[in-house]
This record gives sequence, C-alpha cells and structure tokens, in this order.
Amino acid sequence: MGRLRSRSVTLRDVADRAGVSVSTASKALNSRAEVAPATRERVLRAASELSFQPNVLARGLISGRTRTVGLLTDELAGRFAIPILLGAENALGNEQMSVLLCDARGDAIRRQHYIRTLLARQVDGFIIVGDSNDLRPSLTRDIPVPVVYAYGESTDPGDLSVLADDEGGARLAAEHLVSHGRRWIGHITGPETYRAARDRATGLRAVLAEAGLSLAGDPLYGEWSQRWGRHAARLLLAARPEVDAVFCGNDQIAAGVADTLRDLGRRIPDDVAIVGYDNWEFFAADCRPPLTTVDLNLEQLGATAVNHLFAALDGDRAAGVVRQPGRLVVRESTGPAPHR
Amino acid sequence: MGRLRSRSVTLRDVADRAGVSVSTASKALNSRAEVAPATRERVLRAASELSFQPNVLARGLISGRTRTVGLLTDELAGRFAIPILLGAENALGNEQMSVLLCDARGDAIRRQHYIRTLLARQVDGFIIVGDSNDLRPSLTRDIPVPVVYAYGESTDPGDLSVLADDEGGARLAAEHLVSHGRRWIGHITGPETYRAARDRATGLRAVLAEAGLSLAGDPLYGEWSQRWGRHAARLLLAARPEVDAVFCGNDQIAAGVADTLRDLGRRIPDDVAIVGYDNWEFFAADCRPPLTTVDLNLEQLGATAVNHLFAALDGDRAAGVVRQPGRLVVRESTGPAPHR
DNA sequence: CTGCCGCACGAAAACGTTTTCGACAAGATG
DNA sequence: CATCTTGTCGAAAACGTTTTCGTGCGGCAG
Repeated sequence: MGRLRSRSVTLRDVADRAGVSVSTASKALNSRAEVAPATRERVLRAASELSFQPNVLARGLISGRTRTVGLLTDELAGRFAIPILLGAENALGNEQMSVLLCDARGDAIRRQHYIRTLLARQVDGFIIVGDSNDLRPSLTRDIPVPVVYAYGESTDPGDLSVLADDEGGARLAAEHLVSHGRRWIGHITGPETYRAARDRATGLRAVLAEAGLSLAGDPLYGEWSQRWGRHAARLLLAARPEVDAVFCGNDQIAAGVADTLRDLGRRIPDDVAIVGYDNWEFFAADCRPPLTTVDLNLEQLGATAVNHLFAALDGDRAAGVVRQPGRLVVRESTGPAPHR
Repeated sequence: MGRLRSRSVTLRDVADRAGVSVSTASKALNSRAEVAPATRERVLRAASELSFQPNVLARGLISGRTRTVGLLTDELAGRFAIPILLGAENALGNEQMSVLLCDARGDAIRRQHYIRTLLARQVDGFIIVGDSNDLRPSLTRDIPVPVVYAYGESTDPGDLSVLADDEGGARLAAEHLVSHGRRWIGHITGPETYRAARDRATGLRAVLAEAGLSLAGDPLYGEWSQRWGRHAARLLLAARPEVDAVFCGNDQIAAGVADTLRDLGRRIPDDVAIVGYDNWEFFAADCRPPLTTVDLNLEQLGATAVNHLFAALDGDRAAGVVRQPGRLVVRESTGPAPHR
C-alpha cells in the first residue's frame, strides 16, 4: 500500500494541482465560507489524489489548535486508567483528534514535568485521571487550557470532575440481592480510607434500609486483595453464620470470599450469593463460580470526559461533578435465595 | 507554583533578556559550538529565569526532530503492553522525549489510520508492540522513519525486533525445579498456536534432557485461563500421579493448578511444586501459596527497544532479533523435593 | 603596516500552515 | 452610467523555531 514518501506532500502541492493559491486550498480544506463550491471540489479532489495529510505542527503553530489532548494519569499500571484511556481515544478518534499519554506515577515532580511537556506540545486540553481514593489537588491553575478530571475528583468545585457512581453501583448490586430474597447481607471491602469503599458501603446500606433490612455486622474494611477476602469471609461467617449473601468491594475480594466459602462447605449461590465489583474479567469470569459484579463503565466514563472537554474547547466549560452510572453484570454467583 | 501564562515565553524574550540575537540564543540552548562560554551562560540564565520552554511544534517544523516517538500497540487492554510502555517512557524521559500512544486493537484499518496520524505529527520513530503469538507483518515500508518492533516479531528479518526470551525464561524455571530435586515435571500451558507457549515448552524440554530427565507426559496445551489450569491439573494427576512439579505457561494457569492440587489434597510445595510465568502480581503474589514465577522484564524490554530506536535515529540501525532475558522470582510454591 | 585567519555573533531565509486584507469581477441598485 | 454590494480569490503577514551565510573584529605572521 503506502509507499515511502521521500518528502511529504504539502499544501502547496495540492494548491498547484488544483490550480489555486495556497490560501484558497487551506480554506477549502477547512471548509471555510469564502470559497466557491466548484473550487472546493477541485481542491478536495487534488488533496485526496495526493493523499494529502496536513502538517499538524504548522497548524498548531498558527491556530493554536493541535487537535491533541493530553491525558495525565497517576497509575497506568493499575487497571482503571486503561479503559478510561480507550474510551477517550475512541471519542477523540471520531473527531480526528489524538491523545498524548503521560503517567506521573503519583509523583508531583513528574506530574509538573509532564504538564510542562504537554503544554510545550500545545495540547488543546487536558484530561486528568486520578484514582478514586480521594479528592486530588486541582491542577487547573497551572494549566492555561481546559481541564477535565476523570475518575478522581478535583478539590476545586469550580473544576469539572467525571466520576464513577460508586454509590449507585452499590445500589444496583444490593437491589439485585434483595430482590432475590437475600436477607442477611454482609459487606467485605477495601480500606476505609478509600472513598470508593465508603461510597459503596453507603449505597448498600441505603438499599437495605429501604427494604427494611440491615447489614449483617459492620462492613469489613481491609485491603483490595484476594487474601483479605479469604480472611474476612471467615470472620464474617464466624460472627454471622446466617449470612446468605456477601457484597464485596471488588472482584479480587469476591474471589477470595468464594474460595473460603467453598472451603467451609457453603454452596454458591445456593447457600450464599456473592456480588463483586469492577467486572475485572480475569477474576470475575474465571472465578468459581463466575461472579455477578458491577461494571464501572469506564470506557463510557472516558468518552464522557472527552465530550465535556470538547464542550469546554468550544467555550462553554462546566463545573461540578458528573456521575457515570455503572451496570450490573449477572453471572452465576447469585441466584434466588434458598428456601428455609 | 506556576501561574497561568497569558502568552507563552518565546525564544525572542530569552534573547532580549540576554542581550543577544534569537539565533545566538537558539545555538546556546542547543549547545552548538559557535557560541562563547560567557554568552551561553547569559542565555541559559535568562532562559531559566523566564522558565523558557521551547515550542516543540516550531522546532519540529524546521528540524524534523520532534523528540517524540509513536508507540503503536495492538492490545493495550492486555497486560503486556503497559509495562513495555512504562519502560519505554522511562527511557525516553531520560532523553527529554515523549511518547504518542495509539492502540490499533488488532484492526488493520485502524492501524493504518494511526500510522498516518503519527506521521502527520512528525514522530521521529516508531515502536510497534505486538503480541507474542506469532510473527506480525512488517509495517516498515509504510513508515519513512525508524521502526523497532517490541514483544512481537516482524516478518521481515531486515527489521529489528526486541523480544522476550521465552525459551530462556522456561530454562530458568526448569533449572530451578531440577536443582531442587524434582524429577517428574509436568507442563500445562496455553494454546499451541502461541509461539510463547511453544518456546517455553522447548526451553523446559531442553533442560530436562540435559538433566537426563523427560517430561511427565506431553505438554498440555489449552488456554491461558485459571479454568484450564484447574481442569488440566486433574488430567495430569490422573495420568501421572507421580508428578512432583508442574511448570505452568502463565500465572493464571498456575493459580488454577494450585486450586486443583489443594482440592485433591496435595501439599504445595511439599508434594508438588508449581512455577508460573509472567509474574502477574495479582495472581502470583495473591495465590495460595504465592507463586514462584518467571518475570518477563517487560519494562526492561521497553527500554531496550527505545535504546535501539535511539541508535537508529543516530544513523546506525540494526536488524534481526534481540532477546530480552527474564528473571526468576522465587516465592513459596517451590521448595526442596519431598524425601521418598 | 598589510594581509589573513578564525572566532563570535547576527540577519535573514526557511518550514507549512492559518488568517487578514485587499483586489477584482459580476451583478444589483440608483 | 455611476455606485454599491456581494462573492471569490490571492498576496502577504504571522507563528517560533533552526540553519545558513555573511560580517566584523581581534590576533598573528610576514
């Protein structure tokens, strides 16, 4: 297919071939008003015949619009940033824009460095992907272009943050369990320092209260690991042997809980139902049994962030918090409650 | 810290403050020869006082060097591309370069699109991250700048491919088992269509042969899942009850194998030792017991790819295949063989 | 003193766009 | 016919660099 171009085809070539001036060619390609339909047609044909690709650098130099956004993340190695990135990339691709990715790895120095780097590259806007742990210091005043925060909320309420709706997601899970007749529901989750853990617990409690139920014991806060899930499940069953469902703060914990339940001879979902969180396929789908879980819709979240960024680029920048709803994925770890 | 700059500081400003011409300022900052030490000093001080950041777009427009490389991957969602990306980013950061990331998701159309996009952005070079499945069609002829293939090998032997040394990694694992006195070693791994699976089997067999041993049964090729690990472990133990070690094609399989072994009442590592592959922390470290496994050193692989790309940018481009050695990570799933 | 060489520096061109503004023609209006 | 408007186009400036080439100056040899 494409052959190696020794020197790339420039707007001048297109203009020559179409028999117009460079300025006219530029206007035609950017669909500006002051060009006759016939001329525009000629230019477009010439451009496509030469398979002209505008040099983004020159464009950015003049118009300031590089059609690039910077995506600054803090933990690429984690499993949250990637889906967000993919969703953002999709949404950007539709608009012929691209994404410049940097991973600050939680280091403030590195973060400032990348902000400078991205600004030197004249990105049109920023998307800052945080972790859901807590509010993160606003970087907006360091950045002279529009900024949208994704997944992690900015401290500055004047910024726009697009977040996962942890409370709503937990409600989905809880309603699913309650509607299946589960009555003694325990909660095993990650560190209480994590806002996501607290919000999910809140959502769960709200649904239980509405159903006239209450949580089986206090939420067991621990860490986001399978190991903690295994350990906490023993604690929970010892304290509350009657539990018929466990809502877990993430899928790893859920896998650990399932492990212990099997060790203790409880059948899943017949004796005890389990719901996880995150829909992390490797754990959720490959668990014994496969886990019912809450999908965060992170790709959608990335796309939403991009759309808000576009709006900001067009001049109307919003503020506050947007919650991106999750989605319940039902697998085999839940089912109707046992008859008693 | 940084305040919002209404208009960015340009080389002109630096030159003015240093009392020199723009050209001299440029030369001083780029450490070219024809500038007096005192002058250079003045320019550098002025630049740092104004915290000058050169506009990369203009630089790229002229010199063709944008100090950016394009990284084209096929499966960002998988777990291999990210560490490679991180390693590359590290290596690039040391040289004040940055990376433009695109995920073609295995789609040829999308791939061509991204290649055009990246070329329009004047990247200095490409790193193409494939999967380890098999050779991938060379894209070099579509790309007028240096290209290095990482993780997945190019079909064209004239290209440079930096790959994980699967055979060597398997040797590390096998030598570890053999040196601990294991004599009946089984192998459960992914699809035989995967080159990584075949190479690892080859490495294992080689070590066994050198030790005068042979594999316990044929390698069990299946899929890269925990589920397959659980299933295959039953098959293996039924056919060869005497096995005292299992080398697994990846950590998920190993976790499944561990699961089944526990179900069957075998102690790990006392009765049967297990070695995984990939050192995927979530599975390997959180397994019961934590898995001894082979780390692919993917970050190092990314860095190696970048260094070769630098070499190519400097004019001496290499060809062929570079194998990046792995590293054995010893955890609790292996230990001395049982006395019999 | 003259001529020459090398060093440090600056003027200006170049890069490929976008944008502004002026020119010109054709048609409409008086 | 004169004037104005409208629509289409091109010349030229602008963007912030890098690079090329010319200039002036000091020192040194003849």
